[in-house]
Amino acid sequence: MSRLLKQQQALLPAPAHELAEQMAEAGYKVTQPRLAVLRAAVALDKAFTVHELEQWLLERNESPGIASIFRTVKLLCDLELFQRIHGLEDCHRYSISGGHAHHLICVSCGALKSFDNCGLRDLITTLEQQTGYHINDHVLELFGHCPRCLTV
Amino acid sequence: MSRLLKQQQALLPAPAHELAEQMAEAGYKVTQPRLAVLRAAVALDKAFTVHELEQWLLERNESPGIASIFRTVKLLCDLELFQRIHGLEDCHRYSISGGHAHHLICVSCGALKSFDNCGLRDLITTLEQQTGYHINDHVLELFGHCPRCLTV
DNA sequence: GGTAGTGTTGATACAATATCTCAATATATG
DNA sequence: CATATATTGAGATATTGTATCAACACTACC
Ligand SMILES: [Zn+2]
Ligand SMILES: [Zn+2]
Ligand SMILES: [Zn+2]
Ligand SMILES: [Zn+2]
Repeated sequence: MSRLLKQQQALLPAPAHELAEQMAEAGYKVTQPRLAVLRAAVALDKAFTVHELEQWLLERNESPGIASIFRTVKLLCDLELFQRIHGLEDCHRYSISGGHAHHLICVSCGALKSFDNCGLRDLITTLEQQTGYHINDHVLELFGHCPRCLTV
Repeated sequence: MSRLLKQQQALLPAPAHELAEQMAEAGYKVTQPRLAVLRAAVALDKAFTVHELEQWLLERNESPGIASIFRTVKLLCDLELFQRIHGLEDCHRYSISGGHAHHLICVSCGALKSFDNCGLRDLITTLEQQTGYHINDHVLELFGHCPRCLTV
């Protein structure tokens, strides 16, 4: 990693720093376009679209090419550092949250809470017995309004 | 409705017939393009993409314009006769299932079982208390392998 | 039966999201 | 620093749709 990037990285808020480290550990280079995407994702602090990432970066004149933004988001999803969220209307949002997390998403402002324990084991067992299917994955996302949007 | 369409409709398998009736009750005309989409959806008997609908229809030389296929699928989703299914990778599948159904989908062949009772009420109540969010919608889809694909 | 009014269609243009190609560039390593 | 490799960015392409609009098809009324 170049000296420049080391300096920049030291200034990052902890989450982006950690994400960058995990990219490096996985054998990927921590480049400026990738760092920029991490910074944007951390700063947005919600369930974001690629377009929102791009806008955040454009406003700060540090936007990589759109292809690199998409590539970075995809890479981070593959590394399970980002997660793709299937929404009600658009199904093109992403969040910083690894592995098997579910989300509670404000449909008004995009604010997001993650949780792990979805308590679907009983349902899944019952359905497997009833249908003969083997279930090995699921999507669960909840939508509503966050406390702040409720008071406005 | 013309005599021709009445005759055709009488030959349809029951589900397409019922769907057509519900379209008519909602004030929409039961036209040949729309009937073709219904027939394709019933025949496919799984979670289908618009492309799969089009292929099925093209193979039988009765495909309406692609715009009409999309329009019909959208209309049927709005009428809650079809449902859009958010998949793991692609989120562009549809099924014949109204209202608040969830699905158990074979990732190998697309075979699909629907169910209503998702038993999320307790989880939702707990999360609302913990977070202050008001939850008013959710997406839940299960993925795995159907009995047939398990034996192959 | 003709005519006006409305809903529907299909071809095409357009849009949004995302991937592919490939020459140019940046990065990590020795 | 030199080298090998990974990555980037511009633009073409793909996929999944939606918007436009003239032509068409029912419907109701005359
Ligand atoms: Zn989706
Ligand atoms: Zn909110
Ligand atoms: Zn199967
Ligand atoms: Zn449910």
